[in-house]
Amino acid sequence: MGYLDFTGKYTHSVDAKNRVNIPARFRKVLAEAEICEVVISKGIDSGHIDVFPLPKWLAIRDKISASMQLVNRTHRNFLRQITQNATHCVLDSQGRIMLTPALMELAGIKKGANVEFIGLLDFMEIWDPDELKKHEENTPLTESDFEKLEQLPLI
Amino acid sequence: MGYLDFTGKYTHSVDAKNRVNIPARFRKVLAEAEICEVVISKGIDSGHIDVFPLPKWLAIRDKISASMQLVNRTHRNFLRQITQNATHCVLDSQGRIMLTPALMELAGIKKGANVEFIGLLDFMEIWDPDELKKHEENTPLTESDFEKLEQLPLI
DNA sequence: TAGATTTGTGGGAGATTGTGGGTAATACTA
DNA sequence: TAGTATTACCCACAATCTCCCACAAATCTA
Repeated sequence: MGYLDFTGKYTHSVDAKNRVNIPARFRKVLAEAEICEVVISKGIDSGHIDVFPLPKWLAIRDKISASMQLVNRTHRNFLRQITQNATHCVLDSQGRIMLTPALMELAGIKKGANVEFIGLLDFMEIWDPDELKKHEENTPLTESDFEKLEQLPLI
Repeated sequence: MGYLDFTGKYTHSVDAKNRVNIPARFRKVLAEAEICEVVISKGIDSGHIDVFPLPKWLAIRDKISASMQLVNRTHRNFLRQITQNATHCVLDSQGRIMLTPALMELAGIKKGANVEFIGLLDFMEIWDPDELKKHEENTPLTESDFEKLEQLPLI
């Protein structure tokens, strides 16, 4: 799965049936990895939907279920929050996926409106354009953020 | 059993005979794993019923009986809570299961009313909608919860 | 620049799903 | 044992969803 490489930002529209076309560039990446199924779920930041290629989702799922203890209430609540909005989607013959009303509501995405696809290397995000702008304005990376990031072996 | 992957939230109704349809998505997951029997039992949080696919239930049962110490009163109480309301259910030809009056009473689920199915990876929960809302409002994930979760190797 | 191919979007028909109810078999009760 | 209640197993049907086809706009290629 290390070869997935989603990059860039693309504008698409959600149709009357809650379908969105995955950008062709991203579809090619999926096709090369022979992936035709993704899992969409609530993004951690509000205002967007995460789109995980199936192998990435399975990796996340395995990590979660390995470390969850279901007698722990916090764990249970966390698990519910992750899973209840997660949905498996198989790309249709046009390369589209169907969003759920619940996720659209959570992300502020409206039927017939535009959305922004962002590639994040091995997964994607779908944003409502206004929410994305707002998010970028409200949470710029500060100097101290960079100092914290410096502690990770990043670039 | 690692391949079970119940995700999403679906609204269904309990009919006059205490039957609920298992959401089609979940039925497909069960069918692919060739499972047609589940065990329903009292959920740990109040207001819901747990639905374990048979293999998951057997795994839970084995874990419990291996580690329970019956001289320990907490263990005995926990065991009783799990077992006394646990019921084996075989899906009918429409993919429905029948809830027991006792479990419905415990979960606040009423005949003819709606329920919410939540997928939690390898099992499901059935909630009374009001109880679920109440639970979510009363026990939101806090910043300190996330800090604790951050220490787990999750995502 | 012109043709060919790919891409984005829309809509319609058939299959699936959720739900209700009826009947026969079984279990329970007095 | 007879009557009653409960359960299991069908069938039915409307609403919904999924899949497939179609076409226009955009992009690529020669």
